[in-house]
Amino acid sequence: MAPPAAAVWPVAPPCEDPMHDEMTEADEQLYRIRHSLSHVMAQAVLQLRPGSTLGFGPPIADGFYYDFVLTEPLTEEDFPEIEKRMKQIIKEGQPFEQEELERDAAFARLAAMGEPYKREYAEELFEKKGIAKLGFYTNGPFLDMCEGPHVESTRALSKVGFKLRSVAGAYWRGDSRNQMMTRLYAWAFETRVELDAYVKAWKEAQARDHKKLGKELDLFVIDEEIGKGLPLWLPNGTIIRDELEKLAKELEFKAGYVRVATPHIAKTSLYYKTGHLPYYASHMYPFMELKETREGEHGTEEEVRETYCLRPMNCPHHHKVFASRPRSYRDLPLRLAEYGQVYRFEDSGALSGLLRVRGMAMNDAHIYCTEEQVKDEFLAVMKMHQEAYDILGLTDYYFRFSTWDPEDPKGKQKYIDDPQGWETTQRLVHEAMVESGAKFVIGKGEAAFYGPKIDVQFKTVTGREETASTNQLDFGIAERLDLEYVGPDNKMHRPYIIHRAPLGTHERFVAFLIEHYGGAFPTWLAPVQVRVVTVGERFDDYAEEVVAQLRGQFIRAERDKSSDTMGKKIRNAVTSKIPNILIVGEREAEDGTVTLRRYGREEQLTMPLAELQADVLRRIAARKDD
RNA sequence: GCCGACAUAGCUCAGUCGGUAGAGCAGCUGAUUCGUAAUCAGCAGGUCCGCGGUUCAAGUCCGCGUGUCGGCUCCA
Repeated sequence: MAPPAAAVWPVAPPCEDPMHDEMTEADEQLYRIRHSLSHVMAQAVLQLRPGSTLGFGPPIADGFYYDFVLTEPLTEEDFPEIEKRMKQIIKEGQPFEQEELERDAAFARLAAMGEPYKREYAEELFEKKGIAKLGFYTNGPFLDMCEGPHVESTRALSKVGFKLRSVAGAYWRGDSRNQMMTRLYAWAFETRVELDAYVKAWKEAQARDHKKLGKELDLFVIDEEIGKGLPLWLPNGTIIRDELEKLAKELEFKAGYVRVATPHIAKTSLYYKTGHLPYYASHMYPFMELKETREGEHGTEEEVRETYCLRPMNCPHHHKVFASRPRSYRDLPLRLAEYGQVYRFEDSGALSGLLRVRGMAMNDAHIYCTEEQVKDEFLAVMKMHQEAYDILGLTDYYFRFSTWDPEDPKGKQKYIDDPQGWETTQRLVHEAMVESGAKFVIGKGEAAFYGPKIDVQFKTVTGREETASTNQLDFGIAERLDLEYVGPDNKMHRPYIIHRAPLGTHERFVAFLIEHYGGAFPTWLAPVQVRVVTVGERFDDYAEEVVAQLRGQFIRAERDKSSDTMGKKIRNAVTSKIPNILIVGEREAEDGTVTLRRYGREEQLTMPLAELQADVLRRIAARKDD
């Protein structure tokens, strides 16, 4: 058995929350407050729903939650009552008292408490983790098995700001085979002022939600009759896709990639061969069975069957391109790129706008190379990431080195069973990452089934973390598909394969970009780059000339043809977040000029049309509005 | 998939105690041609998500579906 990944490749210890700095003393205090509030909430809930049992109730990034198996359901309508009771408990000034009990005493206590889930966890702590004593905290009538720490008394919570946020379902220990519990989430901060500020910012962030903006800006729709998780890209959204694709193609061309185009479906037999099946079957659409009837020799009918699937990944298709003719080491690295459409059968409950869909276009490429080339190729991929993210102005993300977990109980179903392969590839990726200088955290057990990954993690405006991009090092597939090249020694060798998708999928990436820009795209990405607004209809002809001139230079310009007043037209252009508004009236028509009013800016400039055109073209070419 | 909430005009939403649906915006028509974030008037727009049930009567109550959203990671 190979040793655990983390033990073999030590890295600088990552901080607990990669988006934030390490815990300070103030954080420690906040942690106590939130932890204590969760007990106060649980006490209030038990008053309201006697006989309910408890799960976990930890502090989280912006507050805390507590899980319950409730005797009667709770809804948001019960929040005011729960909050009222919590305030009462705080007012009572119940002291928090800690006790540490050894095994037998602890189980006796737990039996008296009648908390089956606490007991289950206690068993695990004693049996598997081998702890000696178990902590219990009492405040007023409420007793909980808990590590702490807490504030001295609920009175210490009298000035804090808290507010129940939502009620949600959650499986005990996050495992879908377990009991479904009811989770109450709450926000909590040291002061009410901080809470109010946070809630206000949270509400403002909702305005940037890609689902909301996607509708307002006509970027995409998801139509029930097409199918859930299968977005339709509207003309405006398609422009953003096309621009991203153009960017990807340019970066890839410069980096020596070549493009291929492959079908969306394939025979399932190929996927068995690659090993994707059965690992991936539960995330694939049901297969298509082709049944052909043929006349047999003696008039009998034979059935010839072929089974096809919608591809959940592009890899096997690209591998077949690699295999289409003999390859020499002189051909390597071979970098095959495609914005490939794939289909994944995600759980219906996991679907969310463009962030989690069932049909998606991946910024995919596979790099076939020798072991000696792996590190440099991986570094070049990381550099491409950086370049793309710099252009897009994305900064709020972190890298996750997603590794194999040899101790995962579902290991054999989850990962290719080849410890040696894992060890080698993880070492190579680790070396490349250290050399790249990029900071990263380790995500044990987050690897793809066929190899370790570097994932790029983002947060959405609603605070959910998602993987935006991924780079993976594949071992084993070359063997399975018998991919090989002739080396300088005139012998056959297996290539290493890097899977990479710096721009992820259009669906998720555009979702991030919508939220990142708040829908106000820079000129190069904007569906409408220039909107021409006339002062009055006398200037329509000149406005048409302006539009024709700009469109002749492939600038996405259009004229507001409505009979609205100028003020209304400007308002419409601004609410549509169009980056460049051109005002034309008598002065402009006479001088051959336009007046530029840019999104989010006060100052305006009147300039010759040629100058405006050059300015817009420059900003488009630079992919940056300065 | 599971737990919960929600589903009314293109959009955002109102609709009381069960009595056959309203507003604003968008759209269309007409008038207005205006110099920097909403000109005025009129018109039109509905399978109240779907199916079933209760009822003299259902947008409203009940059941079943469908869809959307929040969660199911941050481990006493």
